[in-house]
Order: sequence, then C-alpha cells, then structure tokens
Amino acid sequence: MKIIINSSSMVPIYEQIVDQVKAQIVAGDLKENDILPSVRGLAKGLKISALTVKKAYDNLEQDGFTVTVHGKGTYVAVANPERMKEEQMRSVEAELDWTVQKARRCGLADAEIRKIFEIIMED
Amino acid sequence: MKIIINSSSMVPIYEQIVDQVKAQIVAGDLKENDILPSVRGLAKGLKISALTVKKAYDNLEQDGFTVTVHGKGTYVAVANPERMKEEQMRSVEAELDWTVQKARRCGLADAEIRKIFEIIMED
Amino acid sequence: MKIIINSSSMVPIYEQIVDQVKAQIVAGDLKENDILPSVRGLAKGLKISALTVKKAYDNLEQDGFTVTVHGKGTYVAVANPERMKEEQMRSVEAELDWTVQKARRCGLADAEIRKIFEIIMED
Amino acid sequence: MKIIINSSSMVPIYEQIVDQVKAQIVAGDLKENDILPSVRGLAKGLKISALTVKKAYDNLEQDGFTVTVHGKGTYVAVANPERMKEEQMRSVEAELDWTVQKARRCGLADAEIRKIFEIIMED
DNA sequence: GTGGTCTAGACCACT
DNA sequence: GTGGTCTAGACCACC
Repeated sequence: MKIIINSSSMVPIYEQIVDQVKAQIVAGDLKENDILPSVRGLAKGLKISALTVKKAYDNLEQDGFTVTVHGKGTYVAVANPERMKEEQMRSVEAELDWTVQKARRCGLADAEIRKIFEIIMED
Repeated sequence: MKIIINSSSMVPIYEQIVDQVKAQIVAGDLKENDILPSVRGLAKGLKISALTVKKAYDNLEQDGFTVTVHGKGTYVAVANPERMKEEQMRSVEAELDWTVQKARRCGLADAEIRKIFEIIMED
Repeated sequence: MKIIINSSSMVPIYEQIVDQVKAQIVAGDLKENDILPSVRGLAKGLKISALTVKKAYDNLEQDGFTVTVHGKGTYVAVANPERMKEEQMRSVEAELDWTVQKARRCGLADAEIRKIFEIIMED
Repeated sequence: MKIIINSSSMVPIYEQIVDQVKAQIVAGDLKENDILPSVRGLAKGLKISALTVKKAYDNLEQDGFTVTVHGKGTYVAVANPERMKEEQMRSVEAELDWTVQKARRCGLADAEIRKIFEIIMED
C-alpha cells in the first residue's frame, strides 16, 4: 500500500491517510479482506506517530471501509462498493459546489469557471 | 457591507470575513477608498469579538486589499484590480485542481466528474 | 512655513509637525518672534484635524521652542539656540545609537555598518 | 533562546520578540531546524500573554523566518540566509537614512553627524 | 504536549 | 470615536 504524506499541507496527516486508503479501496487497488499494514509498521514507514495512524484506521473502521480484528490486524471490509462510491461522489460534489460558489462570489462569470475547469481536466 | 458568519463551520471566523470582503472588493461591491465598518462596530454587528474582526482586517491589509489609518479607519486600497482578480483565480484554480485530483484518485472517470460539475453549474 | 505630512508613516502626524518645526527653528529658517500659522489655518492647509495641529503646538511650547499668546497666536520663542541644538543632537545621537546596536545584534560587522553609513552620507 | 522584554518601551512586545528572534537567526545563534520555545512556554518564561508570543511567531512565519507545524512546534526555517541578511541590512539602512536626514534638517553639518557616529561606533 | 481560534474587557495612542 | 496592544483563560484539533 502506497501512502504519500504532505506534512506542510493544511490537511491533517490522519485525514490524508484516510483519504488515500479510501481512494485505493474504491479504485480497487485494495480488495476485500486485503490486510492493511500494521499501525506501528506504517507509522515507522511514514516516520510519523503511531497515534496518528491509529486515528486514521479508527476513522476508516468507523466509516465501514475496514474491520479491525483484535490481535490480528486491520482488513478491508466486505462492503457494498456502490455505497462507497456514492459516499465519495457526495464528498466530491460538496467540495466542487463550495468552490464554484466561492468563484461566483468573487465575480467570476460561469464561462470563466468552465474555462478553468477544462484546463484542469486536461492536465 | 454584508458579512455572513457560519460559526459552526470549520473555517475560522476571521477567514470567513477575509474571504467575503475580498470577494466584495474583487466583485466591485466595495470600491476604492470605501471605508469598512469599524472594528468594534462590525464585531458588535456580528456578535463576535473585536479581536476576531481585527485579525481579519490585519489579514486584508497584509494582502494589500485595504489600508488602515490609525485613529480614522480601514479603507479599501487603491490597487490593481487585475492583480486581485488573478489572485482569486489562482485560488479557485488550486481548489478545483485539488478536488478533481481527489475525484480521480477515487476512481471517478473524467466523464463522471464533468457530469457532477455540470449539475453544480446549473444550480 | 513648509510642512510635509506622510500619513502612511508610522510616526504620528503631530510628531512629524513637531519635528519639522523644531528643525526649521534650529536651522534658522524660523527666527525668534516669527509667528507660526494659526492652528486652524495650518490644519486646513494640511487637510488634517485642528486637534492634531493643536497637539503639535502644545508639544512645541512645552519643549520651550514656542510661546503661545492667548488671542494672538504662536511665536518662535526667544531661546538659547545652543540649548536647542544640544537637544537635537542628543535626539539624533539616541536614534543613531539605537540603530547601530540593532545592526550589531543582527550580526553586521562594524565595517559593514560604516559602509552603509558612508553610502547614506554621500547621497 | 534568550529574549529580553522592555515592557515600558514604546515598541510593542510582540515586535521586540520578532526583532530579537530574527537577529538571532541572522546572527547564526539559531540555526536551521532549531526548535523555538513553545508559545505557552515562552509566554510563561517572559511572564506575558501566550497570545502575544503567538502574534510574534505568526509574524516570524509570515516573514519566512520560521515554519510552524501544528501540534509539534515552531522551527527555524530552512531558508536563504543571504536573503535574510539583505532584509536586515535594508532595514538598518532605512533607519540610518531616516536619522541622517533628520539630523541634516536640524542644521547639523555632515562633519558633526560623522563625529556623533564615530563616538557611537567606539562605545 | 503542541499550535489554532475565540472571548470579554482593559488601557493607550491618534484624529 | 478610531485603531493598536495586551491580558487571562477557554475550547478545539493535532501529534
């Protein structure tokens, strides 16, 4: 499993981990019953506190993406993939909506917003 | 000047003020040399601490959007409107880019992202 | 009498007036018994509050540079010019001292400070 | 790290802290990645409000002298020392220039100014 | 433990 | 009345 941490980002580290694990599950890179790295192992690998990884894993379990078996490890949950995808889409939608509204408040015309969007999509 | 505070938002109040004032300046609702509400006046109006408003105004001045004259008040700066619009566009662009990349990491196809975007634009 | 106000400076306006009037007296541009502009007149000319000019004139009188005659106006005091010059020199000395100490705290070598000083003197 | 506060000075406490920390960084007393005292720790040590220290640290970060990591602390930035030294020199230069011009306005001859300067340098 | 934000109220300097 | 600074203490998020 590949996680990239940006410690100078405004996004908390544990959330960066949650996001990336969710993304890999939804994308199919991590499949049902795959085992995640141990809390201490991942912490060591990323050179961050084990508490931070623990918080990320707690979050994933709470959202139903993983199941933790005491004394064994954390596994990708057997879950409805559609439900997950929907959750992700709702999240993306909310963020997009926020950004578009902000752009409009700034006086950007819809045409200008569309132009920026297209430039980004084609990168 | 109209400011709306969402105190249950994760975004700090002072930043909400900064954002909205910038937006109004860029959109032309606030023009050069217009005077902003007094620190204490706005604080009272929004029922928040004067220090919070002060922090927002400090931020605006630091970014060159306003000029404050001791003992007189805070005024909209006589500044290059294009430079400001550019700053806003860069900000919108960065947020959009971040969201699109996140969507892709989640396995959303470009077509799906475009669809979500169009739905939002037509709201 | 010529006064130049820099309203964006950190130095209070009344102090700028005090400084410049003192300088003109010491330099001999304003002589004993010369009359200063009226408070209201100068305020109008500089487009500032009469209270600000009043504060400056109060300061000058307190320092012995001027004498105010009720109902007539403010005059340059008949004063010991040496005492004035000494006061100015002490003031200049104090500021120079402060700056030099700051420069040293920043790790600038004496040679570097001397170099900067010479460049300024030759402007 | 050693900070000396003069609470009866006209210079705001937070600015005194900023100045002294900058000076120590430029002088090399504080090196890259050195950690600064915690906001609350320094506040306690200097017997001032934590907010005042916070404001100083915010200023330092804004000027690129430090980097602060949420939940960890404030560190001396890995930055171009030449750029910093230049900034300090510009600041010293501006202050010197101001003082010299003031001295000249007071009618002091260049020779007299040089004399005062030399006396100070040899303290 | 760390920094990030906010409060409510005080005092001072400038206009 | 305006902004500028400071206090003492609170709550939250992050590591």
